[in-house]
Amino acid sequence: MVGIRQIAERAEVSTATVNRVIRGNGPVSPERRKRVLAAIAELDYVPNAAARALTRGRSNLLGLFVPDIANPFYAQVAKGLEDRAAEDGFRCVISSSDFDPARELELMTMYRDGTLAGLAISPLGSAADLGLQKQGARVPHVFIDRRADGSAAPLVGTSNRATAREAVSSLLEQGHRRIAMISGPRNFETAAQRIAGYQDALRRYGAPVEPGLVLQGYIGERGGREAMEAVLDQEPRPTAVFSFNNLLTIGALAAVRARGVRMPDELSLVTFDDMSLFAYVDPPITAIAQPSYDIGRAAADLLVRRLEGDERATGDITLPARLIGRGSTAPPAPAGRPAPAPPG
Amino acid sequence: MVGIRQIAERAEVSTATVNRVIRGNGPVSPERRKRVLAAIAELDYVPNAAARALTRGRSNLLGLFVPDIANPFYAQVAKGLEDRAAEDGFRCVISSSDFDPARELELMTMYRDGTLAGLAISPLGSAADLGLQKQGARVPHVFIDRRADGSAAPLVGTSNRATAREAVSSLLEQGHRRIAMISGPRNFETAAQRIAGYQDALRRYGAPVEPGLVLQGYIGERGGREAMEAVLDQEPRPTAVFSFNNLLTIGALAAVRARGVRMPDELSLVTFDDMSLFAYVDPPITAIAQPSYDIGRAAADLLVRRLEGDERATGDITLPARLIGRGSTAPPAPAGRPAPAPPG
DNA sequence: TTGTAGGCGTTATCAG
DNA sequence: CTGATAACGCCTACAA
Repeated sequence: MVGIRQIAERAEVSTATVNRVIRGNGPVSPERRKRVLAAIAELDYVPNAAARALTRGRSNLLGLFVPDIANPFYAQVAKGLEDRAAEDGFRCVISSSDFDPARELELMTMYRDGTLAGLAISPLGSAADLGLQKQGARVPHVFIDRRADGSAAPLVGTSNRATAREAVSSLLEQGHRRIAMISGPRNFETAAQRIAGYQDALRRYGAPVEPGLVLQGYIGERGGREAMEAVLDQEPRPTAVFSFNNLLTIGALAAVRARGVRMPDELSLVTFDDMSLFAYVDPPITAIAQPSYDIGRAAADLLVRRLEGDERATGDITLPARLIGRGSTAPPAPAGRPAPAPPG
Repeated sequence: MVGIRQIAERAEVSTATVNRVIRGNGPVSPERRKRVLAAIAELDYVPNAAARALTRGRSNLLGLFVPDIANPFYAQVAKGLEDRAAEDGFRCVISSSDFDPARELELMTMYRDGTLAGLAISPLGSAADLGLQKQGARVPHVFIDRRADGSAAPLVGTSNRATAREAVSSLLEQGHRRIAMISGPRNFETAAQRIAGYQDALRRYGAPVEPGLVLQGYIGERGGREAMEAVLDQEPRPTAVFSFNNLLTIGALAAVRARGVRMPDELSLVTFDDMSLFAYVDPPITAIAQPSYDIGRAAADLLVRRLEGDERATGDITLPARLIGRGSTAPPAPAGRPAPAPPG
């Protein structure tokens, strides 16, 4: 292995000088710098990351822990995170728990053993489980999308309630009255917020707010399928559905197909989270696109600034989402009268 | 920071003893072990990863470098990799280059500086660019899906040629004669193999093998869209298309929609790589599913075995893919005569 | 079965 | 501007 000493030897300088040219900080005479650079190139030297992390007290790796790496939402978050992190010399790595809390717990040891200098996480478990309590916090962390119970670290996410309200309002304006929601797990902060937005809209338009209209879907395609089956079994059947996220929607689509329900004639559908394929589904799915890239950037920004000593890098950040209208939403079949305008 | 010395102090033993109980190797009296364990629990001690990597000479991190983290193919590969790696105490991290060779190059420093103990990579660039030449190899690596030019490291992939042949044969058997292919970049080994399989099938059934029928799509939705537009402009227009991968297919779908071409009546489509949403597209897309989870497992197996000194962990591994028939393929419109049976 | 001590490669301090 | 040198936290001979 070629180390800093070999470089020093070959360039006929001390290791301190080699280090100065590598880090680009201290003063080095042009001539010596040249010799060092030459030696580095000739020997193809790369500083050892472990040794560096040990002396510096931290690595240069930022982690992104997500529940589902296949969700394109996180792919964009990752890209934003990487772009911003690179500006300050940090690298990013992603790990997925695949919705398995035990696996997520395992991943947390990378957080606790110093492998990571900072962590952006969309948590499954609680802060206590994950070792994210204030005292135990080894490295700075920020939450993406939802916060772990019991933590005070910053959250970067989107305007869940307002956007859910907007999406459901658009359904109401098209004349729907009986609107179901396929929700995510109740303990997800985002689920609570999206349910609140859904209810806001219903109330505003005087539509029924029945607990039975909110179905809980365990995150995953299967959960979405089961929830949609339950919706289709309801009497009277809702004419529209608002879905918690893209994964549940894929499952919901399976149920719709299996039952031979025609969209949007018999059922309208709006979902949180967009996917490029949604535009090509039959019918194209109306969806809410989150600013995922910017969420990633904002998270990295918070992390990097904290790592560089900026104590102010601490507040929550909420970025706006937008509704993309497509073919899966239309007025209900027996052309209902348009809904009354909202009061006020 | 609480280190091994604090534990030793509190448990009233030496650091060597602490180390023995942590690693679980050397002999330690039950009573002392108990004291050490208690101290570790009380102080919430986690060994520092950097220090450990430094003394042991390598980290316990395996990397997966992919061109596109949003592709569900890699999500499954990652899962397989993690499962197998965990069996031997290695963690996995993923990084994406987003099809940017410069970014990929950047990532390679994690490989060269020892951050990673092993690397599974689906390369964009050549072995020389990436620093994967035999001499320079700091860390064992395996290729996923395709090999970088100029490397001899093992490749874990699928039977590209045979499966492409099978997919195109199924088209020919339905009566198609003029079949286009939307290919990936020519310098991708996988593209060459899939083109070969496509040509195998055409020749076998005596269908036209014209260079103009193979369109090159720069990887990405846009490339797929442009390639499909070129296909649709051809005179006479092909009645079927074989697409290199899921990403290109999404773009191709956009072109089909934009032109108002009806599938499968006017055009049949088969693609390499499956996605769960393909089942809900209009029409559902016939696709080739790779054994992605197993590819990930096999890659990790190779890496882990090499890291543990098994010199035999070295050959290429080819896992079979399977064709999933869906609605995007059907006999050509003016019901052509069935193709002649293959000779022999 | 236990402890001491030296070293892993880099960084940073502190004289010169 | 330059060069010794002492950490960083853990691991592992080797000695007891």
